Parts: sequence; C-alpha cells; structure tokens
Amino acid sequence: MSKTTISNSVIRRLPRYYRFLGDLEANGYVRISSRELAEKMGLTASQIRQDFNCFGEFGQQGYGYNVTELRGEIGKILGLDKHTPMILLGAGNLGRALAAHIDFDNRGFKLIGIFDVDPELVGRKVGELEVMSSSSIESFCHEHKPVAAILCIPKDDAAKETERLINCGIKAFWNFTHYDLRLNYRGVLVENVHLGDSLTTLSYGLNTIEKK
Amino acid sequence: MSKTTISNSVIRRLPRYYRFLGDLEANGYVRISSRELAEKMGLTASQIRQDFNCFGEFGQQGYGYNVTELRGEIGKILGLDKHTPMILLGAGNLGRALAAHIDFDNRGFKLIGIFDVDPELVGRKVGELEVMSSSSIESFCHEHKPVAAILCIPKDDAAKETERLINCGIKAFWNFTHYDLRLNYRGVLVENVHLGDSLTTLSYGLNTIEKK
DNA sequence: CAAAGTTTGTCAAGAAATAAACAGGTCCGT
DNA sequence: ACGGACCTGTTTATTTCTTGACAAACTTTG
Repeated sequence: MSKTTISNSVIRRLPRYYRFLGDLEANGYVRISSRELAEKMGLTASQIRQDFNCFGEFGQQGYGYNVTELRGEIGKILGLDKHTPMILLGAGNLGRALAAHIDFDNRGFKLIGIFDVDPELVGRKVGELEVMSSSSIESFCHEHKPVAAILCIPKDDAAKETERLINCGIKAFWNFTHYDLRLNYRGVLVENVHLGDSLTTLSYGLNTIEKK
Repeated sequence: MSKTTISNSVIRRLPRYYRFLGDLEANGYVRISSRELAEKMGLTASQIRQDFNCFGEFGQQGYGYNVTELRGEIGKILGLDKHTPMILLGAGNLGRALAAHIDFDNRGFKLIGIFDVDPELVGRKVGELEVMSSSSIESFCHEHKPVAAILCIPKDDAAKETERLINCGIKAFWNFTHYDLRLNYRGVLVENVHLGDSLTTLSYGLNTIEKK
C-alpha cells in the first residue's frame, strides 16, 4: 500500500538507495534482501522495507528484491527517466565545474544553456556549450523553455535573478549561492546547497573530538 | 545548562545560524529575539531557544540575544577560530573550483596543499598553491602535518587513497567522491557530499509536483 | 511434495525531534 | 519607581521517525 504523503527523511534516502542499487547491479547482483542491503548501507532492514513500501510492493517474500527492477522503480519515482531542460547561471569556477562534473542526463535533467554577465567568459566553451550573455536569458527561455536553473552567482544577485528566472518560467532552482532561497509559495522548488555549511560541520566534528 | 550529547539535527543547523547571524551583524543588527530570528529563518522560536541552550545560556530575558556575542559563541562551538591544515586530493574541475571558491580561513581550515596524479596538472597554479604530485603526499604530510583532506578523486581510488591518508595522520575527510566513506571507527570523521543526490532530490520534486 | 528456512509487508512499540506552555527575569514608557 | 510588555530557559506535550515483532507467503532442499 503506497502512502499519500512521503516524509522528507524518506525522500532524502532515495537517491542513496538508487546509487547503491546501481553499484550492486554493476557488480552482478541479481537479488538482494533488505537485511543484506541494510548491512551494506549502514541502515536497518526495517527502515529499508518501510521506505520502499511508501511507494508500493517491490519485493517478494522469501526472495527479496530484484536489483534491476527495484532500481528501475526508484528511478521512475525520482523522475530519472526525464530530461528536464536546465540552465546554469554563473560560469565561474564552481559553475564550470558543475557543468563538467555532474551527470545531468542520468539525474533527470539536461543542461541546455550557460549564462554569465562577465564579457570575458561569454563565448567560452564549457563542455559542449558556449557561455552566453546574461542579457539573452529572456529570449533563450522564450525559445527553449528551460524548467530548472542552477545558481552559481554572487549572493547579492541571487534574489533579483531568481525573480527574473521565475518570470521566465523556471520552476526549480539548484542554489549554490550563499543565500537561502525560500520560495515555498508559488509552486517553485528550491534545493539549497551550502558547501560552506558542510565544511563547517566537519570543523565542529574535529573541534568536538579534540575536547574528549 | 548545556547538554552532554548534541543531536545531529542541532549540529546541522548551527552553520546556518552562524551564517544568518553574520548577515544580521553586517546589516547593523545589535540584538535579536528568538521570535524574530525564527521568522527570518523559517523556524520556530522554541526550536531556536532549545538549540542554543544545548551549549549554554547566551540570551537575556526581556532583551533577546546580542548578535555579535551569539555569533562569536557559535563560531567557537564550531571551531571556526581554528585554522586546521587541510589538503586537497584531485585538482580536476571540481577540486580547483573548491580550492578557489571556499572560504577555508573562515570555516576553521587552511588549505595548504593540492595533489593530483595527472602530470599535466602537476605544477599548475591554483590560487596561491601549486599542484603537487600525489607521490609526494607522504613526505608532505610528514613535514606539514595536515589533519583534514578533501577528496575530489575518481570513485575507484577513494578507498585506497583514504587508507593511505589515514596512515599519514589525516583525521577528517570532506568527501566529494561518488562513494560513501564509512569509517566511523578509529575516530576518523567523514562528511560525505553527494551533489548528484542533491540534484536527484530536485528531480523528485519536479516529478511529484507534475503529478498533482 | 512436504518441511525447513527466508524474507516481505505491516502493525505496534520505542526513541527522537519539534512545538507549545509557562515561570521568572528584564526592559521601557510614563 | 511601577506596571505592562517582552523574552529567555526549561518543562511538558505532541508529532514524527525509527526500530522491533510477527503473520503470511515464497524458495529451497532433501
């Protein structure tokens, strides 16, 4: 029986399940039990079964789960069979690294445009794409209808540019700005990534260990 | 009264508090109440008070919290007054972007060395630092005693290199590899960053919204 | 083909995190 | 200087998340 609302904790674990199942598949696993998967992932078998059952019954008693089938189901749940068109704002170090490093095609997206205000960067090639001037965002969006955007721009520009992109029809933001986007209204999605916060957490850990 | 063990949920919120308090300070705020801060951050006042009280009593009844003082206290808790020496493995796109983009000095660390196996990259300048050959890691660590390491290397090298670094005295890993480091034993810390998982979550969101 | 061994899906208990409530101080205007 | 408004620290309640338990069902083995 699949649940009506899925808790955030469960959703956050799904990509990790998907990743592990991909590894298992690559290593020739055909079936896996919740107990064995739990051991590999450092979770409890109970939690894994309950997580999966939020979406349906994918396993078989006495057998376990078929790795390929389960991975496919989770992929569908995550929308990884899609290729939602996405643009990148900011072709600085981080923006270029993401464009080159992230496997958009296998994560439900397709990167179709890169923009920057800096004339030095405009025209430069980043992978297959050529950096375009930020001033052409409106016309580009009108023509190609991107749905998602990556923000790798200075903090102070974030609010303004976000507003602009929403007017261009952008529905989802992957935000690397040092700014907490909060637009839970209007059906716009935001995934804030604060790399600095992540590093800070590590600092806390070191600081705390030392005191013991 | 400060608690003995701090829950992970609280720790994950600390960097964000620190960030918001920095913004408030920059905007001339001298004092702030939990109610007002809660409103700005999208939390409840109760949670904020309870979070802070894990570490001590920083506020005053009828007044609130002194922004600068509170920020300082949280900074100390997070160990941001330290400059723990850190090295970077992997000077590819992502590694170079992190080296350039992250404000290590204000997050408790100091980046003191960058390494790569690729002879093409060795010798290249990344900010102030020059990329060194991975073969020199041991001698470098012997001399400069780094405590933390960033991993921006291929997935398949992660396990081996981690082992190697632990033997060099590394105690904390900031892992960008597509590989879940789990070394909770031996007092070694790991902060896994899975950018792909983050993007996948956004895909889920879009996929789910559409179905409504 | 039957019995033994697995493993799921689900329900119920337990633990953890969050929110509400409130007593006891502090601030501020008059 | 006094009363009302305000705010923290802490206790209590509520909600959410995780773990444990078990019946039902499938697989494997002799």
